[in-house]
Amino acid sequence: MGTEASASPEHFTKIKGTDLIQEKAKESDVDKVSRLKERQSSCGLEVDCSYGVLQAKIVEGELELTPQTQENEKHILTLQTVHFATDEMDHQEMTVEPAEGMHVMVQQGESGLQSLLVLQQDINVESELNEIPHQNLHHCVAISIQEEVFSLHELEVMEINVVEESVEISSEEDKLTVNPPLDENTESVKDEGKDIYRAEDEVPQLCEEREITDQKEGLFTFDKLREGEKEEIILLPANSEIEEHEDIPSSEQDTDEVSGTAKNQAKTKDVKQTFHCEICIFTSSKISCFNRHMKTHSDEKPHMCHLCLKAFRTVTLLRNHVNTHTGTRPYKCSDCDMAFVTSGELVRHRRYKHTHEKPFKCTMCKYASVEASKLKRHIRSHTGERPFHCCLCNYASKDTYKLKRHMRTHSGEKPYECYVCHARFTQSGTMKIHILQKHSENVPKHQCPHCATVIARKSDLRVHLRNLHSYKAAEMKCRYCTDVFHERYALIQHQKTHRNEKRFKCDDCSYACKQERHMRVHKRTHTGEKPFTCLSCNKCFRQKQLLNVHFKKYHDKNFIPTVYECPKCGKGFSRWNNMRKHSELCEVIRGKAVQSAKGRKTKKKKQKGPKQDVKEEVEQMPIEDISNVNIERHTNEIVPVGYGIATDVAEEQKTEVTCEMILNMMDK
DNA sequence: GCAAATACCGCCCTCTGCTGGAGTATG
DNA sequence: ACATACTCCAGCAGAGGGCGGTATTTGC
Repeated sequence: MGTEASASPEHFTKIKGTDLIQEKAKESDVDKVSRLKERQSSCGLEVDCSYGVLQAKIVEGELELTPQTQENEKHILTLQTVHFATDEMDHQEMTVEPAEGMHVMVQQGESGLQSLLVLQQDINVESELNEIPHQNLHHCVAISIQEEVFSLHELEVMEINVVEESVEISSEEDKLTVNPPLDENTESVKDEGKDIYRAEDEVPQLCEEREITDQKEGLFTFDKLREGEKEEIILLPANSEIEEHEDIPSSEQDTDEVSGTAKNQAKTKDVKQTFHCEICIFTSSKISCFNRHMKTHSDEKPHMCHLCLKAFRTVTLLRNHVNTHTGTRPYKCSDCDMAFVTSGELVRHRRYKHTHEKPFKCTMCKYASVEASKLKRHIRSHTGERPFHCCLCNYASKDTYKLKRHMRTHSGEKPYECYVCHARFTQSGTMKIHILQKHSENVPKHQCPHCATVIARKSDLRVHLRNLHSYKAAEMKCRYCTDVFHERYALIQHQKTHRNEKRFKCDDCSYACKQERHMRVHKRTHTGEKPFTCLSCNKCFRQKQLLNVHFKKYHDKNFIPTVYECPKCGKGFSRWNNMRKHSELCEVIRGKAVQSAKGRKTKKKKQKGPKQDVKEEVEQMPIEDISNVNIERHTNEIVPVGYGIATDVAEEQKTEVTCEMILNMMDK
């Protein structure tokens, strides 16, 4: 094999804090020594470990690692890269020995080793391996890879071999450890190198992030963790600054890498020291600030809430949290009664309510917001991005609330109830307008600006305006004349002007009527045409209903004509008008008062008796003046008022008919 | 160490506008 | 009686405001 790595501390000082590693190293001596091989020829990496061979390949842009291990083992792989100084690349192979006995051997590829990929493997506690008393739960592998690893998409297959070895630990080599021990293992590795591929412990969160947000064009994508599967591999692109290193000359880059920790940067007193965080882009010239920052990468949360047992990193955070329990709100707004737990909330409140300061401005429109998250949400209305997908239909929303609200359409949930009628609604706004419209007084109405229409809802007024007052490109013709309109309301108003208009005028006399068919009947009075002939006596008539009257009167034995009886003296008349005139002059009082109009109408329909002159009278009537005509619903017979043919017909069954109805009957 | 400032995520709300079914008026 | 047009009404979604809560950064 290659050269055993008595790699100098500088090689790996960026990986983690030295003291931490040393402490961790003492905690466990079980970790296996691993060795890495890079097989450029196979265009892949292969890790041989005590648990089997890990095979990594790129499938559809995703790195898929397949540890060929025993069943029931759950592996979480943490991949990290560590950059080497160029002069270190002389080593064809380096072995890095972690404190717990893990041996990491780094082999340089043909084109020179530039990075170290750290592969950390967590073993499921339920695995069979855990039955081995001294078996560490974490298995960490350091893999040497070239910069090409950053374009893993291009690799077809990577095979990663982890080889167990037992190597003595030296104090110097501890600093090179890439495999922290047991419990702190993952956390420590997280603190390592600036360019890192790592697997997080928070697997569900990662999966969620993957689904919800589009990852940056990372070199690794997450392989979704699924329950019940034997192998679970998570790869997380640590940051997006990898490309920067590709642009940086190796010498410069390595210089930066070396300055990755406070210890390294303290080497030279003459040079102004700068401390770079290797996990993020944080840089500080003060070691105190640097150390303080590094705590943010720690999961240590020593301050626990005594009420809910939630832990916090700082006392201030804990205090704020406890205040949420107690309701203590020390930050009070000077302009209103609001009070808040934190100063930030107060500042934000003041911006919303009082100062109206909106620092976050949209570059594509005039929108500005108090909060960055609101601007982010707003920008989705420009981009159309809809990251929140409904699992039951194709709907996708731009924010979580809309998706939650949408889900009610599937669940049928109606959480809002009208306090008056207990009707339920899916949205509060719907309920609010329901209460306003149904249960409130002085409900505001919406007056159409173009007509007298008043509409309860503004949205419906909009519909009204759209349907009736909007300009239509297509011409709408009046049904009565040749006028055309582009607005429906104007058309309707215009057509109403034709409603009582007697547009049809007789050329031979002053007669005028509304409908053409009425004029057609009238013309017969001038032409003498009588198209309706009695089949019994061959007598001819101009109108069909006159023929019907004639037939009943002279040829129907069952026909009983109406007789109008004077209410004062009882004298019978064939015409109601004649009876009325007589009645006004009649001095004989039979104890019956003159009836009301309605009463008269009722009365006359009950009267019986044939009247010979009715036929002639009706026959001479202009068609539009035949208003005193009844239609008997049982027989569909047209009966001029006064002919009351059926005394047993209920009043509601009789209807006053119009000329139009008569003509309709005639047409039949 | 503390606190202010800042950032982020989440939740809930309101306002707004469109849609389509139901009921009603009208021709 | 029927067709059509119109209004009423609830359902639904888009956009944005406001606040709760927590984490991180930064200055002192």
